[in-house]
Amino acid sequence: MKAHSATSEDAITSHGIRLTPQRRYVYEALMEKRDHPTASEVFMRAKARMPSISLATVYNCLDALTESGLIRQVYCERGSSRYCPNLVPHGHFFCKTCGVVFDVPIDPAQEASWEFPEGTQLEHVEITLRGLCPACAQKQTTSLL
Amino acid sequence: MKAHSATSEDAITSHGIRLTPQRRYVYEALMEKRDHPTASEVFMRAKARMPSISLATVYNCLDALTESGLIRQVYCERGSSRYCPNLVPHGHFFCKTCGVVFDVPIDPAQEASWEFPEGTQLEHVEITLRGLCPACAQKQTTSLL
DNA sequence: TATGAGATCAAGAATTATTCTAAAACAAAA
DNA sequence: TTTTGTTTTAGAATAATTCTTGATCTCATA
Ligand SMILES: [Mn+2]
Ligand SMILES: [Mn+2]
Ligand SMILES: [Zn+2]
Ligand SMILES: [Zn+2]
Repeated sequence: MKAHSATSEDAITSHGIRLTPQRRYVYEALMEKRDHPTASEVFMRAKARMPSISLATVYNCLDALTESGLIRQVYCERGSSRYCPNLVPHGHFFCKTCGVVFDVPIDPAQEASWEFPEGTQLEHVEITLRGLCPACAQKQTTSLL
Repeated sequence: MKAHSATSEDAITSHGIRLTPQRRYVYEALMEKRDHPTASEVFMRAKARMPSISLATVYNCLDALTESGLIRQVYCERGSSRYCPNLVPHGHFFCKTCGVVFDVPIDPAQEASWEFPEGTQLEHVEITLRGLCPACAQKQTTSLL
């Protein structure tokens, strides 16, 4: 039985960083649910498969994967940052009540022309929507009765 | 000589929070340069005018002003959050090298229709552009020669 | 004007996510 | 196989923020 999918190995090596078991487990912890876990959530998932892995290593691996462009780091709020394995350009909805984060498709036309000073080098546009997720919006409406 | 502009007093009281000297100094510290200072930068500016003010109070005031909608809190990166007194809808450019933050006008059409699950309650769209500011882009190009 | 309730302030302790440090394990190159 | 550089690990250190608690202030009302 194979412990790792060939695709995650390929993904890592093809992004120019050395393949290590820890990086594989960390990457797979992100792929396995495709949500937006914090570093310590990733740590718990990876630990389930590799009990010896350390939190420091999870941070190192997340950094390496982010640097190499294989995953994205997302700052939705103060406190912990989150990680996203979805490489297709997209925005994030963040629920200010329960903290859930989910992907939001962005209209390609959205990548409009921005006006800023001559000489600025734009690398990346980040769109964050804030509000209440359906579950929290529901609860709030109900409690107002 | 008046210590405070009437407009900042009006702004605070009209936003439904109690006017206190500390809140006025904090608000004016933000208005005075219209950049995007961190809490401790605000603390230093406010302290210059009111030496007795404490950092905890600066945090309290920034919270109160943010809650009341008079200023905006901006998360551009891990580490300190920044504050912005510009209430006109706009995005932020963040230089990943020097950390400078500046306002970027957004096309009203940008406030497009977003697709997300039924029942979601959108409150606010946040747009962050990342890259190199003109000064840092210049330096980088030069050093590559 | 006196007084009581609640809001705000201040100092310092506590928290939390992250980053750093240094040593051991590992991997690839010579 | 030695050398060299990279990665992992545990634990210490850091930095921004939040919490706690008592003092102070403000406002409404007696
Ligand atoms: Mn995502
Ligand atoms: Mn701004
Ligand atoms: Zn929610
Ligand atoms: Zn810069």
